[in-house]
Amino acid sequence: MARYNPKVEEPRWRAAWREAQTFLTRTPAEAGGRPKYYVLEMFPYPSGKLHIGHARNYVMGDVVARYKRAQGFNVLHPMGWDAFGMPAENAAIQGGVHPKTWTYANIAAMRGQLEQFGLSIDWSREFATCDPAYYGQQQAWFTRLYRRGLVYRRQATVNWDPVDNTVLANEQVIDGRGWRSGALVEKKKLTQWFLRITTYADELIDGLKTLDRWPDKVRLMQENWIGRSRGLRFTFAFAGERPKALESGVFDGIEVYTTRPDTLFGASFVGIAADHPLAEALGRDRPEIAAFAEACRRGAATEAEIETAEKKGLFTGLEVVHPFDPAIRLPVVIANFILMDYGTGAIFGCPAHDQRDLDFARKYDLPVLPVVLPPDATAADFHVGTEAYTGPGRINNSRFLDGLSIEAAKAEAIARIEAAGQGQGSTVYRLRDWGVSRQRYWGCPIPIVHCAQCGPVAVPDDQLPVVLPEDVSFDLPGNPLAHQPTWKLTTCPSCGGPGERETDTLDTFMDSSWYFARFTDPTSPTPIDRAAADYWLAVDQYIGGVEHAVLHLLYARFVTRALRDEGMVGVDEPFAGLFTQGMVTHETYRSEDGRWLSPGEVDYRTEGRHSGLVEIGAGQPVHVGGVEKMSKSKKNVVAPEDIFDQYGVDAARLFVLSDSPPERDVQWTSSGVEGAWRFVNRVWAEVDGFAPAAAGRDDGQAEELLRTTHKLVKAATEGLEHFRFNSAVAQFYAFLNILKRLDGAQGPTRLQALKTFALLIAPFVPHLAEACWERLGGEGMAVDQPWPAFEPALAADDELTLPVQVNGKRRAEIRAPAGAAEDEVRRIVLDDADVARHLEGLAVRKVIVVRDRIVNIVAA
RNA sequence: GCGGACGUGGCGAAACUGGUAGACGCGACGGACUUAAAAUCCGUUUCCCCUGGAGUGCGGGUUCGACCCCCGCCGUCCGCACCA
Repeated sequence: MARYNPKVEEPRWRAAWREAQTFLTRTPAEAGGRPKYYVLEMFPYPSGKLHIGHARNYVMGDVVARYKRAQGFNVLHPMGWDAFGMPAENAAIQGGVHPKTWTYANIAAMRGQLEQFGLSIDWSREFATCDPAYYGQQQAWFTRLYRRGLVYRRQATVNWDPVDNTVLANEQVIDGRGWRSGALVEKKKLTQWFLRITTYADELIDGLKTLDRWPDKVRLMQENWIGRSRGLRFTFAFAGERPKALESGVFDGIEVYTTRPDTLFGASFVGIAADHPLAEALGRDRPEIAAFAEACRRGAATEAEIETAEKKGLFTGLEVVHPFDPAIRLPVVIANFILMDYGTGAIFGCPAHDQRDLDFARKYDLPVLPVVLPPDATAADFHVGTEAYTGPGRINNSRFLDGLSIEAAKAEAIARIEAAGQGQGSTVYRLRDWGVSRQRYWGCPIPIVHCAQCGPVAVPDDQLPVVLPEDVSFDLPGNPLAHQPTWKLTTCPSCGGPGERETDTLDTFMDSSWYFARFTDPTSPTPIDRAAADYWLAVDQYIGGVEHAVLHLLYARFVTRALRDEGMVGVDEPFAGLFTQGMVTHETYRSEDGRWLSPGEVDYRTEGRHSGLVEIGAGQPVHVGGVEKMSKSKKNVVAPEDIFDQYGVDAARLFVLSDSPPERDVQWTSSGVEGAWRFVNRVWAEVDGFAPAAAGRDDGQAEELLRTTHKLVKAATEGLEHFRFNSAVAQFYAFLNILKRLDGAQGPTRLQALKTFALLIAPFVPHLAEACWERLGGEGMAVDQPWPAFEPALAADDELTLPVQVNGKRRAEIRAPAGAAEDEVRRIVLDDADVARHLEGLAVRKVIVVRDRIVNIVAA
């Protein structure tokens, strides 16, 4: 009996699949009537090396793809590279390698690694987003959106990453820092290209309801990110004479936005943001206003200050009149807690029912008039102290609104304002338009030519792609494209005069916002082949990290809708099913002097002066740190090659799928992989030891083996259907234990059981499955066999063991025929000696029989 | 502050819609094989005052029966954060 040798078997089966073109996608015609299934994992950035953490993502997708394939689906399972981005450019700056060279070299290396994983990928559809053939098509649809008005250019205050020297979208700023560089983001005013994602804000929220195979968590995060709120937008008219600065007539009043029009009678002031145009206008001849505004801007720059920020304001001396009563006048104040980029950048302050307004009012001694009475309070005894009241209640102190519910009062207030022509009910979103300009080289060039005569002109399709020039220098800071001497200068596609190319490139999230559609026909001369897209989209199962909940996943949903409105795709949503998988973590190690150590530099020692973990070579003890996501900086990474070399691909695949539920992190341990490796060998030993030629006869255990096998079919299928890979793996282990125990059955039943088992484990450990299938004399390859069918009748037990409870406590067990009627079970239970012992001295009040499950006797 | 998720042995976890809590794996312990070790195989492994009792973060409740449902706490993690 030979030990299973993955070094021989695994490459052998990968070659066999390749040769048979097993994973080549079938066209709809070739697929016959088989339904399609599109499985996709978020494609990788080609950083250079894969670690075992990446593996989990692709292996999960592979399990799904192989399972669906066996079930008879026509599967699309492609792979590509999210290949534009900063690291390539940084490598060029630091190492003098051209980003293109660096990127394609990395892709080659990583493709080789990925192929080793034994993934059922159709490599014929591979592309990288930095291929001109890909980004040229991206430019083509970009110009279509431009003509449609979904792309525009404007000056805006943007997030500036001082380390990457580029602008970031709001979604790419995490806790005030760049999502990739980690640098504190600064505010800058720049002219930038934007995509009008806000046009789709409603659709993007409402569409979430249709995504019933998405995690609730992600849907909620998107909903909160888009942040829809309904309220009223209206204008306060100035009271009295307007100051000189405002004589230009631009300011007819101050437009505010509120979600609480019901509290209008509680207003004490009107506040505007420091960078509100009105504040800027006033600041022009009043230095104290300009100085205050400047102080606010500085203060708002850092996250920590916002945290504790004291409410500060500067009274302008202006007054406005209340919309419901011209006799009521409110002071206009510039306040540091009002954001210019939400709503209108101006509010009315109602201190009694908004905490910020209350803090402000207390500080500046403004009136606090409660206008909402809590349900159990009376006007006489209700006061607002230091806490604003935001709960339910009835309107009070509000003339015609008195007595109304909050909801009714909101409606009434809106109706009156609208009737008076002072404003209207409106919906406001937290979502901003997507800033897609990046001042970097290694990205998709924005296909626009700036012409002195015609302004910005989209490059026509027949002049696409606008290819990135390769002769650029990375010696100067800033955007290499801006310093490139020749590429930038061109002719205007519209008038033929001199023109200059836009030197900003597109956010790499643009590249990943439609790649799934391109995979449906990666060679199409148009961005998307409509027929192919109609057949394959939406992606049936998308798999990736939760970190993209409001980045990539939101952008892709938006772009899909924009392309739909261009008639380029027929779906609203790109991803029908989404699974967010957990990461692979590992312990971290540090040396005595604080250096991070990789797992390979650490060993366990029981002898000598230091027992426990020591640093190999130095012999010094090692400090074991927290279990963390694998990262280069902490050196807690495990290289796939090392694992494959020692245990094979299948053991590694099995381990990352076992132990923890897929959505949770799994901790990589060497003992864990060894466990998986043991399993691989035990499976092989069972199969190899049962040589079909020498097969004996079934004995009395055969029936149990048959039942066990069919129970496993059920358990494995359910595990796969519900993304409970860890449970499925556990069932495989359990089956193996039972198989060992039932060593009496050595006939056809065992052969059938082993063959079924080989097919069930195939999505998880595909190489081993093939080796087993072959050894068992199976026809063709395991990968081409249909998924074993579950037959309930064959899994059913004839007799069951039922627990018996007395007053809710488990006291005994009985044996009863499966499906036995209540009367019969009751008779068996009451005849049972053990049960009788526990019932001594008690009168049976009630016997509850749950069929095939449990019996509970209530006695007193 | 707002929103959400989670809390089960020494560890990772399982338990379908309320029905035998701890499947499966890791670790540990004991045994077999071996001159020895590794590997492999077999067994034990929730805890305790062990013919029994307790037990799914804590305190209550509903139920014949609760890890699961309800109320109130505590803790951990995640997202958003002066969003009017």
